[in-house]
Amino acid sequence: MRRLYALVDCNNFYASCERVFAPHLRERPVVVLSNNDGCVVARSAEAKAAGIPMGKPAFQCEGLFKRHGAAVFSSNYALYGDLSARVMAVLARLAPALEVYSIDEAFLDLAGVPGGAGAWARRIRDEVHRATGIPVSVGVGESKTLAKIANRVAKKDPACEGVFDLAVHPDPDAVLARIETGDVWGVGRRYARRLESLGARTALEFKRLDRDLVRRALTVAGLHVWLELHGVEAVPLEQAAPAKQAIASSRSFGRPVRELAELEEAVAAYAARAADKLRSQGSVASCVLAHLHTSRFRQGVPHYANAASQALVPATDHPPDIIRAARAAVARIFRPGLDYKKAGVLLTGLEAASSRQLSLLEPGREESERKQALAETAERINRRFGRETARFAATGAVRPWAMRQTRRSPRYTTVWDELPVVRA
DNA sequence: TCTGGGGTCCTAGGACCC
DNA sequence: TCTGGGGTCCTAGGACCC
Repeated sequence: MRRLYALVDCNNFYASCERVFAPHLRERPVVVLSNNDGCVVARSAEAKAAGIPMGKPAFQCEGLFKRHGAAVFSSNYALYGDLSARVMAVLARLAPALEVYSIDEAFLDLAGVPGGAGAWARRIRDEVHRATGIPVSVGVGESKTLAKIANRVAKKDPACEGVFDLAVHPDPDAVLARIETGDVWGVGRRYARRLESLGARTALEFKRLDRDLVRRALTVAGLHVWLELHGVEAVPLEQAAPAKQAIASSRSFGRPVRELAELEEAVAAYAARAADKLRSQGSVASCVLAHLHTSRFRQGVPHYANAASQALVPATDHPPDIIRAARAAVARIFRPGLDYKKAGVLLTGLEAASSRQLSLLEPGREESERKQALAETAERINRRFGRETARFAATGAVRPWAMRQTRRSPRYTTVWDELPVVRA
């Protein structure tokens, strides 16, 4: 049977999330900043029209913000994550199979839906909006890559009203002829440049290149894109996310950090966060790497960045062990007298906790059980009363290094004290 | 003053094995 | 003169994605 995929993509997702609980912002430009209030990472249609650029440092945009009356928000991942889960839950009801591709995108298997894919896609769009308040665009195609392209058309062309079905289009190649190679999923800046040197500027020209030439110039990764443009599935739907092979947690600091004690505290907090993620996917780690950086942008002073790793023997998911190792690692690369801007932790050598490689240094059963009980108790408390209600002292109480977040909206859907109030 | 965070896969080359 | 063949594992770097 012919395959048929839909890509559902939330429009301007973070900006749309902010509007769900602040409907008075519907006409105003809305902008959302990256962590630490660094760069513009999401813009409503009005903000795009006002010429507010994606990825630009916020401090360089303040004039633009003011001139256009933009509502500017710090990132509120508690809100975005929760609304994302609601969108995905609606989608799961509307398709036999679903791949959650990112916080704001999902691929759906649409083969065999009743009444045709186009009508079904419109139903998806309407149902998600009704149930969550989030506007989405839906693209349909015979491979995930073609569905991505269709989605792009759905977004760009107002006549589509958010839905475009490339599979029933009378002349799909004419559509591909209007897509630049760099806008094709899997083609970044480098590949686009190589393709251009081969004479292909559009998706259609790419599709018409010789297969072996593509394989040589762009490796198998590029070949997969080429096949998908031909409607041949090369990137199958992944319904269950595979366990991560590495888990990272890193942040820029709200202000420069000079003291080792503060760096250790920050790294401990990131290690605790990474350990949480590790435990929630049921893995143990055999190595922890800590890294730190001074500012990449400051003129006149040399940039210092370094990393050190520490083995975890035996592999573990015990937060205090991971915190201790991360602190030890960062102490080894600390150089006094520098202004640090960022640090982070990476857990690698992951394996399933259930099939863990045992070690001669294995702690006794009693100790293992004590460790498990500690971590599980903290998790229970935090599930019930909110993240970080119970936390490790090593991660700091005051946290002077914490990221800036001066314009965060309430966590409307995940924190009792921040629930929206409705008066009727 | 101020510039994000978190991942995956592929390839080439070296070490090492029989 | 002449210097095998085949394989695995690891790492660093490059490329991509959101």
